[in-house]
Amino acid sequence: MHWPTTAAEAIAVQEELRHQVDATDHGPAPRFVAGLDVAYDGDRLAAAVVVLEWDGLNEVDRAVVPGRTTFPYVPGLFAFREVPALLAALDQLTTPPDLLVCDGFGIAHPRRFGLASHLGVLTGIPAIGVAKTAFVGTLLEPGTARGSTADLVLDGEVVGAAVRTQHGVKPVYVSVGHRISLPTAIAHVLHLAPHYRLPETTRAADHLCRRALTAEPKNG
DNA sequence: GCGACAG
DNA sequence: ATCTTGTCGC
Repeated sequence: MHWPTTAAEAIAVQEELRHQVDATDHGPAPRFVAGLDVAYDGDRLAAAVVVLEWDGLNEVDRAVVPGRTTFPYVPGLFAFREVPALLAALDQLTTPPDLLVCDGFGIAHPRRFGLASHLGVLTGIPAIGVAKTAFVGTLLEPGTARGSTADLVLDGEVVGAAVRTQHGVKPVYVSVGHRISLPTAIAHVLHLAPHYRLPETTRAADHLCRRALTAEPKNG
């Protein structure tokens, strides 16, 4: 299938691929966990993937690829802006991750196919979506303690959870991307966020793509 | 109809 | 996403 260039084509792709999403667990806890993020400067972008070891959260691999924007930011079609560059970055890795932690949503999406689901289905790797703000659905406020959660409901269906990763901080919004269950996704996010609001995977990828972008030549 | 709307 | 200083708190 060729990469869509219009909103109508992109929506058609989502409608076709959404049925491949698997919201059940596969295997034990992952050993290598990847954080993925993209930074922008006008038309330029840098996509980064950082791989951390589950035990200790130490970095074992990283990749950054420069690129250019090929799709505008449209709520609901966010994946079409970031997926090509992120797949290219994943290809550069020496250590293949067995879990992807993405910036954005998985099935907490108007068509149940956000960025994390898209990357998960295209790679076959279990994927989780971790967003910093809500996009769709209604939710209740989780308790103030670390580990507290509240359902994120869309059309009467639980599509994710607001998760308090640290005492008193704003919650993050976790949803299933692919090949994982929501309870497991929540547990994984809490494991990956022992000190800060955001998972270490997200923080590492964010720092990397941001630094790579400002380090690149003005015309790269 | 109007506003809100992952990054 | 990005534009952006100082400031409060551990």
